[in-house]
Amino acid sequence: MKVRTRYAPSPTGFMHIGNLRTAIFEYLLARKYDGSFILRIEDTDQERQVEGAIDFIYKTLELCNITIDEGPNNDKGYGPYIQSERKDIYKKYAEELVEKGKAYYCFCSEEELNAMRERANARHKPFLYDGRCSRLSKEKIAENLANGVPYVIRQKMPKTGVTIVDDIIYGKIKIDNSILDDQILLKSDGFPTYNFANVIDDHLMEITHVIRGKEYLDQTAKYNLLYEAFGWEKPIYAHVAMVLGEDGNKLSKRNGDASFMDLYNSGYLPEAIVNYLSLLGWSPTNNQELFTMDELIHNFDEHRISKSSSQYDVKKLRWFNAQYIKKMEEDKYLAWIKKYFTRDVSNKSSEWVDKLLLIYKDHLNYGEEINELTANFFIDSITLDAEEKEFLDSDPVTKDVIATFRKEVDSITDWNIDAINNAINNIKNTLGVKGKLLYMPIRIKASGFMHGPELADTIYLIGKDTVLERLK
RNA sequence: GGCCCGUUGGUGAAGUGGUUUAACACACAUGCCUUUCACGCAUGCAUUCAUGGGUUCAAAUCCCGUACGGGUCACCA
Repeated sequence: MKVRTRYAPSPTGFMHIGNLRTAIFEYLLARKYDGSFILRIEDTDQERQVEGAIDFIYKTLELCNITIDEGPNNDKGYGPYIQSERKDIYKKYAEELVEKGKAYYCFCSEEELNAMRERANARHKPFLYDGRCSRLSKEKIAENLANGVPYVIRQKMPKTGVTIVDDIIYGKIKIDNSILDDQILLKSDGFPTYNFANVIDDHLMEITHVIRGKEYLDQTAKYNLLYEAFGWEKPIYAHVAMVLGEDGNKLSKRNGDASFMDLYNSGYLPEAIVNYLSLLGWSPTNNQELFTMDELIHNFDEHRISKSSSQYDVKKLRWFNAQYIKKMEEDKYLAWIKKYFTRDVSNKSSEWVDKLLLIYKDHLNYGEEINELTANFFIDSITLDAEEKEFLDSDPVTKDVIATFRKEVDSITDWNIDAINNAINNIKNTLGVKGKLLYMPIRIKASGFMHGPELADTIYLIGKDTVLERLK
């Protein structure tokens, strides 16, 4: 049997990294077994539509190098892949269940339901629909239908016994049938509920493996009962624990937690993000951490997904990102970093700009960081912070170093990196100063930073005139 | 509140009864290297696996209780 997995987001125009991770796992599983990865859009909530959200999902997956075998843009015979376009299908199956006696029409109004809910709350009991409409006479149902009374279709749940949910990560979970609500399958607007649409679509699209958030684990009992009511084969389930934000709380847009697009826009490489995310809640059998997509596909093992939730850590992501930046070819790097580089370079040569960007290649954690790192190349007067001043005051010889270096620089006629290195060496000889005491004063006064790339490179790019000015 | 799930260092985690004096990575600290920083390299960082009992010659690994954390109980997905 061919493996088929699906990623089924709601089109909200926002994808946090937990969602993305689920997509990654689904994708890896499909590729590992040489199966198909399907995109399905779950837009049954008509009140939550966002313009352009589907394009956004495509764009995100494309950036991540996750290729979609089937979806709204490439129907392979299982379509439509957008749930709002499948309305008739759900209705048909819901009615089929009614005929089989596994579901029933419910005409209860929102007010009646709310009243029941309040009564349940007052007794501190979880609310369960009492099934009164399942006892309506055939005649009454026909009459209501004929009169156009709004209705929903509810699934008839067993009141006793247990339902076993089999999950490849959590094992067998027992759920008491008595806590199962007669859930709504078809809403009064004719749209299916999420749970119902999921079951119908997963079956019709021949999905073999369902990877989804752990928050759906309890619901799966209802799914199983639905599959059994239809006499269909259940898919294999893998519920994955949540990804928590840096503060240990649930990820949310409101919390300002990073979404894929936020990260991408601040200069994190999709390869690095995918690599990092794949290791959140999953681990390979060896110690490897840097994975190409192909390696991920071959090493991925759905049985090694963790049961407990994991916390997002931007520091580790940064490390991954820095590794990928270091590995980039220079041309590719330059083209990439220029998208994030916003300094005004209209009066600089392109050679100068490239050189500047290149000396920071091995120092960069993420794209936008280039602007802070290079800040002092673009301002006239630098201001020193307390630590820098303290260093300059720590030894009287720093003054001599600066003055001597200034003289050396002044006498350079051919401005190049070798000449600058010579100038530095000359001080070592004339003043007998070396190490930190030699380099630091020059670096601080000339660049305004205590850390940075090679000193001679830095001096070279700042330019003779500016250096002379700053060394005064 | 009922039900379900989880708990190894600051973080990601390996580990499924003995070869574990608990891997590896990020972060952090220190040292070396580079005449600076970073890179790189080296060393350190859980005497202990939430906790209390039990099983066993032997437990992070099996069982039970407790605590804590999370999830779920919608005509939302």
